Amino acid sequence: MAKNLLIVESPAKAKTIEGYLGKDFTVKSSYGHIRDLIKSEDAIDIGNNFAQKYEVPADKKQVVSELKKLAKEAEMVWLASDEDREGEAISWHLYDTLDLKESKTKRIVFHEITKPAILRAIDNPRTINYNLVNAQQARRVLDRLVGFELSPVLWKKVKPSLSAGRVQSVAVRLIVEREREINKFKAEASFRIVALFGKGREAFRAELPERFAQQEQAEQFLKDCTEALFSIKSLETRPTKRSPAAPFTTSTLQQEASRKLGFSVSRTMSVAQKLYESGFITYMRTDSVNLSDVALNAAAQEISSAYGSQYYQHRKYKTKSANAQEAHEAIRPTYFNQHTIDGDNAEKRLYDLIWKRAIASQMSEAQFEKTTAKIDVSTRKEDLVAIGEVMKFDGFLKVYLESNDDEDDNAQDGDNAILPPLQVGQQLTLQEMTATERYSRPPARYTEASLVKKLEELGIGRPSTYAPTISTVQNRGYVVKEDREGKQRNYHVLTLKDKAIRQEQKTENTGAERSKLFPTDIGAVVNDFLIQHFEGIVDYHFTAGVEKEFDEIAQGMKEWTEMIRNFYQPFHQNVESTIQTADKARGERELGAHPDNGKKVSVRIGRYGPFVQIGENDDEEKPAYASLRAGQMLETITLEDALELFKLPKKVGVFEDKDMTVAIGKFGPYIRHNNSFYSLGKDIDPMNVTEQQAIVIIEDKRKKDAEKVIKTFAEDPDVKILNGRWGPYIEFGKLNVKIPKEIKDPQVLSYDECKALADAMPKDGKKSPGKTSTKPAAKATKPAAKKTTKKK
DNA sequence: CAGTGAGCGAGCTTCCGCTTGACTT
Repeated sequence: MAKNLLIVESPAKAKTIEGYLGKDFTVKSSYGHIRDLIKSEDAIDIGNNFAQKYEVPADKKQVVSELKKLAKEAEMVWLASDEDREGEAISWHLYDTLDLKESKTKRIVFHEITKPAILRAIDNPRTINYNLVNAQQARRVLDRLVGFELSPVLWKKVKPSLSAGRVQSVAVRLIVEREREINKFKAEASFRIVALFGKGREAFRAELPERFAQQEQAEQFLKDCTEALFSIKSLETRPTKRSPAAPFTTSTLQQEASRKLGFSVSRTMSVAQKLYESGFITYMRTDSVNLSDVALNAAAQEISSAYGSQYYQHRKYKTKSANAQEAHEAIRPTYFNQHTIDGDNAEKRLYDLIWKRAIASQMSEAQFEKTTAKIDVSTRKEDLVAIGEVMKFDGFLKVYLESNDDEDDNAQDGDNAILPPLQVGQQLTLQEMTATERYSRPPARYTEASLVKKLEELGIGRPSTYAPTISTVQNRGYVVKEDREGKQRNYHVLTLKDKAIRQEQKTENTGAERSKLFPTDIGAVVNDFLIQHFEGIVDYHFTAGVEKEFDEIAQGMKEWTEMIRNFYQPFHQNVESTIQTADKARGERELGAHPDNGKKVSVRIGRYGPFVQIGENDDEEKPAYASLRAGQMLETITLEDALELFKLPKKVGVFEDKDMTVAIGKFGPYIRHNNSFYSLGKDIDPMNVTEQQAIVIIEDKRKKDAEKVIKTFAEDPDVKILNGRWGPYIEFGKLNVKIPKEIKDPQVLSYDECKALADAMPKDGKKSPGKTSTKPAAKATKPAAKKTTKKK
């Protein structure tokens, strides 16, 4: 048995370090925190200086008992968790839980997994820093108190099972407020003037820096240009340069993988995790942009040998986020000389991104020569401007260019255009001039990645929680990630060519969104409730404020229980009084009176989601109800749209003795017939479907379904082999069974073989861990006879 | 992919941060 037991947080790290240390050391991992507050409400004893009750969760019991055994046998235990608040607390929990002795325990820290760094750490052990531990306890206790007192208020005042917390509630707030900014936004049109001069190779574009608010002004400008002379008024050439971005942190990796690879933040993290475990990259949950000396040398060498030493530039980056704890290096390839890796497509592409970004961060800047030509218009006082840019030296751009969030609506501005040789005084020939109507754009909706960026800027959340937080707000139903179709919008273009002005109207699609975060009604209602009653907690700067206090605790300048007491007293009082006095929040809004009968039309959130109600609850005649449709929100729906909802579902005719009704569901308009659903094509207006049209749609769908059938069985007409979107599958009654890849020709499968495959299917498809079982399970057993089992 | 929406009451839900797996698509 080894004399020394060294404990780190991550098993992959343990493996690497074990290789550095030889056989005197056993290196093990704690797999993160090994203890947490007990799950019940009495985890914190408020009256007793916020004393905490901890427990080892079930899934950590085995790790703890193994570590305990090894610790007992070892002569010395080295606690090597990360050097930050959480890491220090992990060391203390280990010390406490494993019953370690002070005389045979040492605490060490390092920021990079290199042999010299670790040997240096072992030569410089210290003891556990209890100030840092206290800061973590304050953080943990505060989050528990906020989360577990606020959430029950929501259960009472809004809806059961909701949640609120220091981090998630601000994330929701950002999205709700952004949506309102967008709703409030009024697009303003203006005209942009672009001129095209010269012919063929000599052709180049110039633009008027000013824009015209009125079409008449733009038209006047073109008129004035009809007979104008154009000449070069001035030429200015100056060098410009561009520098590379810092190597990746968790947040910048998520942003760039989202922009360049289209990954969700959780996808990025799981792919990165694989790369890390395979030893291809350093740790992926980090807020540091720092590279180790070993890494810097390796990068220098790789750049010089692959591109030449003129491409190398030593750079040191400083972190921008105030909240950074920098326990790790930046995310970088483990070996810079490994340009590509083995793995699946996603792993290869993400590695490529990481490699390029890290290499580029140590490369020289790109150099350009930017030429600005001002063009005199003889009939006007304004000048046109043409800009050309020529790259003189590519530098880091040889490998990597960071993209940005702004869509390039106004691209083709000619930033990278090349101007022909020009001289001051030179006369120019106008080929064409256009005045194009352009609209100002509302603020952009958040993507998962841009929300992470914003949270990081506000110092809210940590690298390990960005992805889970994004999932939480979606799982709670506060936020949805969706695509939305845009709307058609007209714009005008005036074109001056051959001394004549032509006017035309064009259309563009505007407001289309892909994978953007939208608030839901419940998200908006919860947000408004929290702002009304708990402004301090959902304030954007709340976290920054408490972080400052945590820092003071970490430096021994403040007592943690005192800080928590100062926070808790007013907070708890507020919770109590809110429970007493606040009204239930339902997001109710009156839309007006029904045009036919004057009844009140209102919207609010009900048990099954947002709905419209016509009439009052205590009216003699019962009110009429209708659910809102996808994309409609309580706070923006109009009276007209609300009344539309009552026109469907509508009977359109009879077919095979059964009614056909048309309605609009979550996936768009559909026809319902004999308990089956047939979606309506986009070109058919659901309000005006004829009986004939409906029958055609039903027969069409049946024909298409029949074409998908590969094989049927005499034994049971409900069993079929079908061609699906992802390949052949067996429809076994209500169950869809995927056919394993090994079976090349599904045609040869017998009924018994199909039955065997169906029986082998896992019974329940639930993936969430255990908890969500009781209610849905009980519900599912009863009506299972009908057609319930629908895959998600 | 229907229909529903009042109120009662039991028993449940919930936080943030540190780690992986064990799952399905």
